[in-house]
Amino acid sequence: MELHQLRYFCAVAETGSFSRAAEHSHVSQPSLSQQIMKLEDELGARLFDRLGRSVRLTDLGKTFLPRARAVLRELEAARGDVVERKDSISGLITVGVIPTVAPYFLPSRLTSFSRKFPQAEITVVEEITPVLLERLRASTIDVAILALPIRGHEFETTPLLTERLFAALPKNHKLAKRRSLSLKDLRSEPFLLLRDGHCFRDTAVAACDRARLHPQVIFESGQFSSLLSMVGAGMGVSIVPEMAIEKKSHCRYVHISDEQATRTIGMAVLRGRSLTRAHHAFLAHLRAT
Amino acid sequence: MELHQLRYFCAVAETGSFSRAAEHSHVSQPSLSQQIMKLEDELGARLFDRLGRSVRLTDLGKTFLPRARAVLRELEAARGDVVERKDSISGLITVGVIPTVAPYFLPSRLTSFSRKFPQAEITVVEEITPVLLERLRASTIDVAILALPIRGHEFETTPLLTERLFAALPKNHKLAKRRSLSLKDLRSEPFLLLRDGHCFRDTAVAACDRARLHPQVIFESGQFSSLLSMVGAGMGVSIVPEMAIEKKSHCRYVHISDEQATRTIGMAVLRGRSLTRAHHAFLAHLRAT
DNA sequence: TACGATGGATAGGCATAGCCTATGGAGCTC
DNA sequence: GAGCTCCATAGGCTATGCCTATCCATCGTA
Repeated sequence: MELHQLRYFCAVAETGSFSRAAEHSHVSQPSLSQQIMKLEDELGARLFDRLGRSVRLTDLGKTFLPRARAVLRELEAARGDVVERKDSISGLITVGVIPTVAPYFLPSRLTSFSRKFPQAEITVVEEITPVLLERLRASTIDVAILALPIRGHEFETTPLLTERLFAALPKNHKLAKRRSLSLKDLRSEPFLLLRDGHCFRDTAVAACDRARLHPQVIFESGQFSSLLSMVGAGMGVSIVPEMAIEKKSHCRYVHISDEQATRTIGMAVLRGRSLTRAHHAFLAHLRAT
Repeated sequence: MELHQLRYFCAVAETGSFSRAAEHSHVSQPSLSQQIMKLEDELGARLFDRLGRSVRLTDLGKTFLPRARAVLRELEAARGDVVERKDSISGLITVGVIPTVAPYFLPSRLTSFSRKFPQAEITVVEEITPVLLERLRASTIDVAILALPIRGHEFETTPLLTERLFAALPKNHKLAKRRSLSLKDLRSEPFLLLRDGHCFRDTAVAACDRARLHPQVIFESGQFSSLLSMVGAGMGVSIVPEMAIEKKSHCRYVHISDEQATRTIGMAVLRGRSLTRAHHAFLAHLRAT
């Protein structure tokens, strides 16, 4: 049983004639006859009565007609569904983001994207980098926003922005008035850093390593705002990326002038995954803003 | 878009692998790959992500999967419907019958058939012969029960029974005690006959013609029972087939011994029409009883 | 790091199947 | 009965789906 046989069958049922059905189907009449006969053979029953002049559905043909039409209708629905979806900017986009970026970077971009493409629905997942990478592999998120670089050639990454790092100091700290400082200047300070697992902790520690500084960590937290409150209370100093600076806190922020004291935010997708137009639109939107 | 492509697609979606899907579908892996690619080309979109080791549905593939399954499900429903119906003694049988046969011949046969094949539904249409023939041509009835012979080689006829003709006489008629009579004996009698259009009128008149008798018709009706009541009342004589004899009436029935004074009941179907098993069962039942 | 195993893509050959034209035969019309 | 219509049959062609062999990338393992 093949689709063209069903089409021919419906055409004959509609036109009441093999010849007209053939014309209608853009095939020769013998070809159509042959396919109808083949269909009848396979079903083991006649679908049409050939009555000299005219052709008429048998009782069995009458019951088969709506079923054949149902098959073809489903087929067209399937095709239509695909061609409609593949070109529309719609559907679900699941984006993963690390906690040290999420609150600062995403909100404005999400709202502008949703305004632009109201058909697209976005879900955000906040996780640390290794979790995001695992979820990219499993395709439970479509794109991850995190700090570059990352390990693993199965991902395709695009840098979005590079930001400077700042020292967060208590208001009355001796270095608080400086325009910039070097990490070495913080040698004797107690440090407040993010908890292990957060990649920005590694970024900060790596920067200290390069400055041959081995910070004495007296407090750890999962979010910058906790660190900054403690810094404001005079407990010690911290290192934050530019986007984490809170104007209204009791801290002072001084640019760290060390070479490579930066953080690069980028996005990553699983290499080889095919993305919908909505996905591409979202990636383009991130690149542009 | 072809059915085997949809089957392959579903197989890959279910097994998560081209190779296993190919094995499962009893084709080689390259053949299956080729057909999937062809399907994707036609739809203009990827249905699977080939991620080195594993294969996974794209978002679009996920939406396409239930649609593809729906097509195949409809197809199997269509096939199942046909194979189920073609072999079962069920469905609607519409039988046409002439009025001078209907009440005498059909009832017992219909009940016995229905008892034998309760799945089959029978509708009876009572019409005069030319109407029945026209309805056979139009396939609004499946089989006709009528008096043979009929004109027209587009019908296939089968005789069922031949019955004798009887003269219906008033109880006190001078011929009423005879074992048999000849039509010529009725030369001077007033006749009561069926209305024009009823084929038995033609049968009776033809018999009279052969006996060189030109009956004076004083009453016409559409049914035998009316005629017989009038005969019982002494208005005249009539000719009836054996099956129309009413024991309880005030008539006497005397066998007409003329050559060819008979009526043959038979059935007719449209030549070339394909009949269901239910139809064949009904025809066989009529032949057998 | 190198190797074999696994899994999908590619290449090329083959056979089937669907299509074509030409023709036959039955039924209807004039 | 001649011509027309319409479906079936016959025979040849080509496309397409299938095959085997092979390639290439990835993954697990020594």
